[in-house]
Amino acid sequence: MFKALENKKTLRVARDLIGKILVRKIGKKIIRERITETEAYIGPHDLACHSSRGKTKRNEVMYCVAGTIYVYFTYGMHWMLNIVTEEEGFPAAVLIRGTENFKGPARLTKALQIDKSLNGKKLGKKAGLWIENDLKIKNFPPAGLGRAGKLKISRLPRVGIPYAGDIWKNKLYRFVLKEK
DNA sequence: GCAGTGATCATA
DNA sequence: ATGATCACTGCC
Repeated sequence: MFKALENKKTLRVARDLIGKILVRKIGKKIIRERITETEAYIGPHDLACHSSRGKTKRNEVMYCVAGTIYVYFTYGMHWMLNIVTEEEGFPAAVLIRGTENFKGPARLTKALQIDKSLNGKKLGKKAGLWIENDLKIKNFPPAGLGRAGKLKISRLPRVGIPYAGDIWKNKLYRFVLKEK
């Protein structure tokens, strides 16, 4: 089912993840990072999405239930962190591109020690990776970032997909928390 | 601007 | 089996 409504779900998730807290537990250490940048990759006809050429060993996790962690390796050295979205069987995910302290998807995964061992697991305490709401954080959002619960978010084209064709490379599927 | 770096995928 | 590619980063 490739309905526009379903596409909206991934876009909604990508947008809603902005400002949320990505939590990583490594042993006894817990790292909390506010998500500042995401991108949506939606379905079999999105030419920028790994699923645009069908299911493969690498992208099979994208077809899992929403909340599954999709981590893949690229450029011989970098891990990319994604959260699977949509109904089971529909390949889509949100790439976490950056947080307040770690800008760039590969820097983020390096800092949080995210690699293939998380691929296919579900977000949660058990995986050592989960999302928390910002509500428990005081003084948020900071001055200039909008009212509580209403962040200023930019929508931009996605990064690093020149091969995706005019239609898909220009989609505003990238969400960035506006800085003051 | 472009080199590094190696798994993955398409082609055969 | 082989070659091109790659949702990037860091250094020139």
